[in-house]
Amino acid sequence: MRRSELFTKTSKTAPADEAAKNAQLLIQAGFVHKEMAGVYAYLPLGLRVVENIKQIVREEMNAVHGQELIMTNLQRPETWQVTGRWDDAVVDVWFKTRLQDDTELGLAWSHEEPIMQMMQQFVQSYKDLPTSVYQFQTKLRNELRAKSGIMRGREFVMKDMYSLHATAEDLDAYYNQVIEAYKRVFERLGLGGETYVTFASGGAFTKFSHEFQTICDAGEDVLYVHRDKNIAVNEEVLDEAVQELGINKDELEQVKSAEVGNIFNFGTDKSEKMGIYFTDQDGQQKPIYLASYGIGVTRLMGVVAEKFSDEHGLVWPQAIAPAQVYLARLGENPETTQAADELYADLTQAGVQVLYDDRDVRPGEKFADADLMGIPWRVVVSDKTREANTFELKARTEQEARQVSLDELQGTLGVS
RNA sequence: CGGGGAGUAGCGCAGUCCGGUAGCGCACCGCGUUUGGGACGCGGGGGUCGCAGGUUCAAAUCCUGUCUCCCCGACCA
Repeated sequence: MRRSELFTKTSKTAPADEAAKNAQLLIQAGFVHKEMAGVYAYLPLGLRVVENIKQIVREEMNAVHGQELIMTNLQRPETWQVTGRWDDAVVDVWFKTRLQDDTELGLAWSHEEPIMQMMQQFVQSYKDLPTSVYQFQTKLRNELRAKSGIMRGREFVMKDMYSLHATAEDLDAYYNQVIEAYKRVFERLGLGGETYVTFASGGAFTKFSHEFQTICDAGEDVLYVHRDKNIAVNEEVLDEAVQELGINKDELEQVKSAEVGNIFNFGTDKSEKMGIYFTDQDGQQKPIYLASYGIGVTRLMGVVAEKFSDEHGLVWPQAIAPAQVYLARLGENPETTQAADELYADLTQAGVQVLYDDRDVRPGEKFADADLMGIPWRVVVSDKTREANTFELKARTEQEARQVSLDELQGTLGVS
């Protein structure tokens, strides 16, 4: 992408109405636009990050045989009434609306009931189980208070997966597979070392549900971690869990964290409440075991922005960066321009995402933008580099740039 | 929903206490000089001061109501 064609602009100043670092940086760098409290639009660069995160999640969900679909944002009250969750006193984050004929509708804050109801059409026999479906959906939640930038919004993108099983044992086995898949997701996002599977409060049919919490000062949960034993306990269930695990409270370190993933074992609760059964091998009608698995996609983007930024701006891990290379052309010399154009074409051709700063602005502004946007590599093409037949290469995480040949440049960027 | 803070040009702010008809920086437009860490000069455009009432000869400024945003708390299947 050529910078001269990118409609977004960077700003020298952070927005006054944001205190959260993730929102300040993302707005300053032109990744997101704030529409209202807790509601953000994703602009071209921000959208690329979202899509990159989604792709990693998608690959890992596919690897555990999840099948992608998209449910609807408009939902029927009847679907939720059977489990009692249409009631505002039970679920307090509902947005509700009406059709022109006055029919009441709900706006999707979750999809457990709709998924179960839809799956009833396809699952009647033990032969149809197990099965697992997932989606990336915009969830709408009427939160009392939005906060922390994109980390806690009223509208956000979530990956939610649902697995259906004939037996508790089968569910447990799959549940554990998904835990491993989730670990791979966070590993690939560069959050592996800071993300813990934690013990937290859960539904009526599990002792504990599992939360995935990333240590992050901007988070809103409090965690007690034992780094050596790789144990983390949510404050909510500390006393209970400490007893259960047989560990000493004093060994645990208190940290703030953000919940980036959450999995629940519903057992047969939903199935029984909704009256959805399958016929087992023995000809008997039996309830379906259900588990759900969420990952907050846009929240993850916020967590990454918070954790990896520095005083110059964002610092994206390569796996999700909106571009791999920020190509800064210095000066307007036709020969230099041609050299930069050629490098841009070559790298793009080789599959490298390049943000090419072809604007006629001073070097300092280009460097500042490259830093603010957090692009992993900065490559400079100038009169000097052209005459020396080199390119200047600098990693976002390094202080010093180095002069490299085209071969070295391509090698570093993984291009043959 | 309780407590606190704030709404003035696209963005960041001053002006409000003490009423007199709106200003600065960035961004934007034109011309010129610049070009390795957010350049400079000259010229220019843009705001009925969140909204609605009220007081007054006169309101960004005082009064009342209301909406929105931020922070803390409560809440977070």
